[in-house]
Amino acid sequence: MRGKRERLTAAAVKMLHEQGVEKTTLADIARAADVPVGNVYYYFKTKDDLVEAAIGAHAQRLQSMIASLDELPAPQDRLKTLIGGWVRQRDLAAQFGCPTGTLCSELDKRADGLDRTAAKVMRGLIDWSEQQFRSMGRSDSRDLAVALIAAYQGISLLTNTFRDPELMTREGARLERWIDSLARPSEDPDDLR
Amino acid sequence: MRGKRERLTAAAVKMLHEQGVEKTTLADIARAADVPVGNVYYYFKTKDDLVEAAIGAHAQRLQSMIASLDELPAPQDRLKTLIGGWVRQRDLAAQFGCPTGTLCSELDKRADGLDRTAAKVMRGLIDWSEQQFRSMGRSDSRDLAVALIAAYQGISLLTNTFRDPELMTREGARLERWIDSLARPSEDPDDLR
DNA sequence: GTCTATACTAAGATAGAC
DNA sequence: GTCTATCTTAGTATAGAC
Repeated sequence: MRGKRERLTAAAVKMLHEQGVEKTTLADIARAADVPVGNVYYYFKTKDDLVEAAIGAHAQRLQSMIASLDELPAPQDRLKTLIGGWVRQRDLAAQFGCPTGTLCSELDKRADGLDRTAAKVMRGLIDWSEQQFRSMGRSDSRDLAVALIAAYQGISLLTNTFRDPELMTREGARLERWIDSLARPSEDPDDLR
Repeated sequence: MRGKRERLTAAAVKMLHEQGVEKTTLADIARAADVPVGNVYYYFKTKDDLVEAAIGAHAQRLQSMIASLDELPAPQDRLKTLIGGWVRQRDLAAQFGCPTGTLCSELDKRADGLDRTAAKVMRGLIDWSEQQFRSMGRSDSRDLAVALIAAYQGISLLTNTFRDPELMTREGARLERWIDSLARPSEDPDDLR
């Protein structure tokens, strides 16, 4: 059994994704981590400190996913594998949305600096995508990266709103075709270039 | 000066967009509407009732925007004008995100029926877009409509996350080029082009 | 270092005066 | 029909026992 601090952080990641930051109480997190409520304050000075730790843990998880994608030799395969991962997670997206997106959306409504912390995670994803498009020889790599992540964030929101995982599947297929069309230019009229 | 009920509803639409549902208190709304706090309960039985009225008012505003788009003869112009509207509103999106999207995202975290009410508004937008693509003779009109609204929701989230209106401008231009690339001789018998 | 009991605060909701 | 004062609850945070 891991240390309580780790258990609390992991429980926070899960609960914040499922219920959102505002609706999740310290009691919810403590229960999920099997730690007494009042005890939370021994490990984290405030709720925001715990939220920050949760964002950090989520960022690390994303980092290691990105690292495994970097093992693939071709940038277009890295991007398509990323999209494949989104599709595999479609049921979770239908239930709770994209973890990164819901965090950014919710934390933006706050004055403190937590929103910037969440934004950094999102920026990391865009920066990595931009590198892949650049490796593919695209001079408009930034716009393409923004468009790709926007497409994912948008379809996550719709998949969640309508509780329909199929939306993610279909959009994922469309995005993979798009990546292909960027790698090997075709006459596909749906080409988003 | 309009009735207090209308003032409260209008203030709620504004505050819910700017602060989100959870962070907005009845006191916030009452202050914005210049109505005493306790008095709110004369007009709305609960906070949720007021939120529901706000969603309805927002839906009506969208409806009238859609109605004015329908005045345009060509479906691709209707879609491009819709996109132009999104770009014009870019500063608001950078500050607070898309009103419909943030509502759907936040209300989804709740068990009650308010999330379905917000989802209906989103569905209305997709349905209307689907009609436009169908009028353009596309058999894959549903997928295209979902992709368009997802692109908008996603770029709204990123524009808001990075507080950068320019992101909306660039993605809007890309989407307009995309609409142009989809244009086909229409199979709509009512289309007199 | 761990946990219980409790203080404090903010916000939703109600009772009742005018 | 309008508004003030107040009740209640829930959730963050702290003090202090063990």
